[in-house]
Amino acid sequence: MTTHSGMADEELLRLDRQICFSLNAASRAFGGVYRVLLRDLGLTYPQYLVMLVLWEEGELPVKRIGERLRLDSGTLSPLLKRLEAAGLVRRERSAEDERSVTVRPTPEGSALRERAGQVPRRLLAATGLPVEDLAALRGLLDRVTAALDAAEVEPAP
Amino acid sequence: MTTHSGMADEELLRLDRQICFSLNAASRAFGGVYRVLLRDLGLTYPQYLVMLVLWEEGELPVKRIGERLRLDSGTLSPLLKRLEAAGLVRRERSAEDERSVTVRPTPEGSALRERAGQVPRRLLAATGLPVEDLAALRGLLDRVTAALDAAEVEPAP
DNA sequence: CGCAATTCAATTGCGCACAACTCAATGGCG
DNA sequence: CGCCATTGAGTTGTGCGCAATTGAATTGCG
Repeated sequence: MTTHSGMADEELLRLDRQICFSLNAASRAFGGVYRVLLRDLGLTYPQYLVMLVLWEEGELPVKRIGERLRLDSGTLSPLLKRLEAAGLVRRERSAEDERSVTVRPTPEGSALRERAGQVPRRLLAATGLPVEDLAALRGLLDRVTAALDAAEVEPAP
Repeated sequence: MTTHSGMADEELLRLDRQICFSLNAASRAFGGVYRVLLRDLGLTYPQYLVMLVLWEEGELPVKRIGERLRLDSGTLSPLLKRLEAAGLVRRERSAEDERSVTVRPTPEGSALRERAGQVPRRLLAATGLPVEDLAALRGLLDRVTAALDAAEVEPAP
């Protein structure tokens, strides 16, 4: 079944603790650097993720944004409302399907793309890792994510 | 200075997007599995991290818990209050230093450790990765975290 | 066609993360 | 000794993440 059957619970506890500590720490360390880099763009990190998608696609229904970022409407609705209040996107009900809401960048939202141009370079530089290592990291993360999503963990221990 | 100087902004944007997407997705995928595993212990993932530290140390001031988990009092105070309300820990002002609050597990809190025994094994199994790969992942994450923490990123682009 | 099931966005409620602040206790320095 | 900077918890306010629910539009099936 697993490759861990031979290890003692105590060892697994230690490894588990290290993994979850490390992942948590890395996630928040990235968040901290992004926060500084994005501050004077007026964007939070999740808002930046949404803008990245919109810069690439031009316009998307809320549903599609959620699929790309694995976010649901409970997270996206207020986030998009704030982006709209900041003048960066417009939201309007689709004509063909009145349930759907299409989000598109305003001219100001599109213009922000230029100002964000240096963010990736500065972020990658801050990681201190060469591109190959970052690619390896990404590969491991994606494998883990796919496995975890597929895991169908049983609720009852 | 960086190893990325030769790459076009467009490429960097793509890599940056992939890295941050992947890290975000992995972090939340872990969170989802932990949520299921911890549900009937009545713990959230951050609460589990705190209990892990307390199970190991027996008792700690809030300050030390925060150092271990990189969390500040704004996060820990309400979290610990909830753990206390659940009967898992007790908080009391230190005698030597009245500013400090010592947190220790109650008997129920300590007893929970047994019921949590299978969590690490099940989590590691859900990742679908052999222990060596998980160790490699942890190594990369720790290197990135250390670099990001040391980066001293300039606020103004 | 008409009704039930499904889909999409929005809302509510709870917990975490972080910044900014308050307040009391402590320690250092003249 | 007395004052002031520092330290440790706590509080407030904002935003994200997720579960659960609502409500309207659409689809599907008899």
